[in-house]
Amino acid sequence: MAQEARVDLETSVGYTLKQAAIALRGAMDAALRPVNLSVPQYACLELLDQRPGLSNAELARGAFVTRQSMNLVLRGLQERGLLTRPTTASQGRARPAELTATGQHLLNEASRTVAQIEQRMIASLTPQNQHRLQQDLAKCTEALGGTTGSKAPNGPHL
Amino acid sequence: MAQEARVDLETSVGYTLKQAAIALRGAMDAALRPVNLSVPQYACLELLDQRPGLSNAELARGAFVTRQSMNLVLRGLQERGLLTRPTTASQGRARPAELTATGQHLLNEASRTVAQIEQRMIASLTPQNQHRLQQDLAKCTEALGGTTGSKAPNGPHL
DNA sequence: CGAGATATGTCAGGGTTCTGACATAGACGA
DNA sequence: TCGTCTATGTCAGAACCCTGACATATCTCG
Repeated sequence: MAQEARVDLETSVGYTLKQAAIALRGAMDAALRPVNLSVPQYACLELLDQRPGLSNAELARGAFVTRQSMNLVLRGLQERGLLTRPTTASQGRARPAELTATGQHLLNEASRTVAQIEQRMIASLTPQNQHRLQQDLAKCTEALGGTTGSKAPNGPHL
Repeated sequence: MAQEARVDLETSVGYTLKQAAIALRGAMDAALRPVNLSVPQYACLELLDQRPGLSNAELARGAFVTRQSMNLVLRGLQERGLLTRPTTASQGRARPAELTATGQHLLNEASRTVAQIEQRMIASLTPQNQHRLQQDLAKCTEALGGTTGSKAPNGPHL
């Protein structure tokens, strides 16, 4: 046994993973600056586009931030007229958010830019390897109990 | 052409990448709490172990934080007696840091725990796929100009 | 030799996110 | 029915990290 009880930075998957995540974050940050969106703000809009009616807590989990942080994001976007939320909850406490036409337009622009970044990121990989990379990363997340587990600051399910 | 101008969260490499990075961060955070180390602190110690004599700025780049943040980390670790730095620079302004015996012992313990996490993370992958995952992530970083490029907050080379 | 470029360490300030806590709303089981 | 548990939204406070700026130390080139 004895699978090296130590980590070599040069070949460590974890270290390389962090490096890639940082690089991606930086690239998205730069790309979103022209449209005046932060990464969490973009993530919020993108989530709402693909799954309309998500609540604050659900968006928080999907964007990997706390409810409190997402709450601030939602307020900011709402003030800018990019999304709407009912002032009162029809059921429970959750207030489902939805994109406005303005928000939809802005998202379209931002999403196109971000998609280009992702394409650039994986351009040197074969389509097969692109897919495997995504699959393997998902396996890694699951192995760490990432989505359905404990910390991070995500709660259970989406 | 026209490689989908939009991103699907379920199959997006970028989204999955972020998810995995967050999960890893959370797992490391939890694992390092017993030894009273934050992730940046651990990263600093690990870097110093593998490349003794690194300066503050070099450590900052290696740990993906700014010089200012790493400066605080170094001070904290120095106060705890885990590393030493010459009070005066023998050349230039850089003051090379080195682990103390205490720091080395604590790092050994922490490193073992972190290595276990990394192992758990990639356990479901074949050794071949583990290696390819690391290689592909490195390609992604390079494609984004991650290490030698522009933002993030890394400067040139290490 | 001296001006400019690069890199380092550090101080000050601000912003973003998190942790902790509380009240409310629905689900479930004794 | 009522207590318990879970989930949500929100307020307050603190911690962390970054941006901006400045002085210093080398190196390079005219």
